[in-house]
Amino acid sequence: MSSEVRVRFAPSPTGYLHIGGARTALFNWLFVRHHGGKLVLRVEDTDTKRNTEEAAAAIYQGLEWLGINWDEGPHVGGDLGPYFQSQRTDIYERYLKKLQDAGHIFEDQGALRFRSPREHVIVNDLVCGKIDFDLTNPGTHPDMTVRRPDGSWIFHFVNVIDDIEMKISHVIRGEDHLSNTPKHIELYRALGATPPNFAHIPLILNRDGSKMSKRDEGAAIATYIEQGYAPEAVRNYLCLLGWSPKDNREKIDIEEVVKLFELEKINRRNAAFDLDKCFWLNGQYIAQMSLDRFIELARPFMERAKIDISNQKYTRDVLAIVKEKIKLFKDVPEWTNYFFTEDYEFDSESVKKVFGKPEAAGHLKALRDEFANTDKWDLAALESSLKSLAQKLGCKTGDLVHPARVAVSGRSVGPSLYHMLEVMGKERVLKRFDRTLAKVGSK
RNA sequence: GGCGCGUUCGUCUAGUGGUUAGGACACGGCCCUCUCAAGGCCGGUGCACGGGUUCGACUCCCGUACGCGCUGCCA
Repeated sequence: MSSEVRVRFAPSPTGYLHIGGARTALFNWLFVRHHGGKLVLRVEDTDTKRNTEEAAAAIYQGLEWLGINWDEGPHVGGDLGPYFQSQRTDIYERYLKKLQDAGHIFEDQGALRFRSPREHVIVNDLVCGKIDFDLTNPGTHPDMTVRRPDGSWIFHFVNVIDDIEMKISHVIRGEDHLSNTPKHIELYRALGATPPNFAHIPLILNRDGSKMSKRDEGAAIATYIEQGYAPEAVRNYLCLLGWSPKDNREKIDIEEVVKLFELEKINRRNAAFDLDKCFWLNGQYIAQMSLDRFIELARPFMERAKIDISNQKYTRDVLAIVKEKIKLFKDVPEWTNYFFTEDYEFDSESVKKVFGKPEAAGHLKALRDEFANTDKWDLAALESSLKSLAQKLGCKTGDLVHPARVAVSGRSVGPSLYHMLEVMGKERVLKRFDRTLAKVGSK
C-alpha cells in the first residue's frame, strides 16, 4: 500500500551527532515504531568539502548507542538507495531535466535556479498547525538555487527529490526548516508530486535560551558515551524534551513512549537542555537497573582502567555494593579499583583526618584482633562484632568504622563498611589492617 | 528590516473558561546515618505586559514586548 508510513533522518556528516539531531532522529523513530512503518537513514553529503567519514561514523555510533535503529540506509541497505546523496547524481540530473523541460529552471551567473510560481502556500503542519506563507514577493522570497556553478547540488532540491524517491510519508524535522517548507512544497508541485505530511519539532536551546552549538556542554552525544551515561536514560530524557506522557511520569520505559507517542502532543515551544535533570534521570536508571545491566555497562570502563576483572564472582560482588553509589560509569574505576589491588593509594587527607586522632590506631588494632577471632564472616556477624567491641571499648561505632574504612580502601568515602569487608574476605581485610597499622603505628 | 513560530516556577512540564495553578530537576531546611550518596518530610519561587470577549480568564481574540527560526550558490 502507498499509505505505508515512511520517515527519514537525514543528517549531514559534517561534525558529530548533536543532541538536537539525536532528538530529531528519536522522534522519527518513535513515530515510525508507533505506526509500524520504516525509518530511512539518508546521509546528506552533498557538501564534499565539509563531509568526513569520521563524522558519519559518529552519527551511526550515536544512533546505535541510543537504540535508534533504521530499516533502510547505510549498513542495512534497502530498495530505494543509494542512501548517500553523493551517489545519487543521476537521479538529480533526471529530475532537473524534468523541471527544465517544463520551463521551471533558469540560469543565473552559472547557477541554476527554480522559478517560484509566486503564490500563497499553505503548510499544514502536524505540530505547528496551518500556516499561510505569502511567496508572491520576489524581493523577500527569491527564487531558490538548485545547483551551483560547480555542479554541486543545493540541499532544498536534493532533499525534496530524495523524499519523493524514497516515498517518505512524513517529514519530521527541526523547526528551523519550517520557513523553508513552502519553498519545498513549490518544488513538489512543479514535479507533480504530492507533498508529504510535515511535522516541525521545536529546537533545543541552552539553559540561557541561546542556541546550542558544538562548544556547549552536553551538545555532543559522544560526551554521554564517554562519561558513561546509561543510553536508556539519555534517550528517556530526550523523549521528555518537547513531549510528555501528560501524567507526571519522568522515568518511563521506551516501549511505553512508543505506545503513547503522537506528533500532535509535541509542544511548539523550544526547550532548554537541562543537564542536571538528565544527570538525575541517569541516576534513577542506574539505581533501578538490574545488576547484570549494570555490569554490562561498567565492564568497558573497568577494562579501560586496566582493572583485573577475571574473577567474575568477585567482580560481581564488588559491583553489587558500589552500584548505588555510581552516577556515571566513568566513575566506576575510581569506586572499585582498591578492591582489585593491594597497591591502592592512601588518600592523605583521609589518613590525616582519621588517624590524626591518637586513639584511632588502637581502635583499629582492637578491631583487627576481634576480627581475627571471628569465624563467621558475613554482614550480620561483622556488624555485631564491631558494635559489641565498640561497646566494650566505650567508643562510638564510628570510631571503629572510620579507621577500618581507611585501612581497607585508603579513603574515607565508599560503600557500607560491612559490605566491603564481607566482599573482600577475612584474609584480605586482616592483611590490609596489618599493613595500615604498620604504617600509622600500632600503638 | 521582512516573514514565520513561540511565551505557565531558574529549567522541563501538567493544565484547554470556574483549580488553594499540580509534578519533576535544581535550591534551602529537617530527619535518617559508619563516610558519601540515596531516601523521607517541609519550604520558597510561575501564568511576559496591555486591551478586549465573558457572570468569570493561565485558558478565547487583538496589540505590545521579548525569544527563536528563516530570509545563502550551509544543511
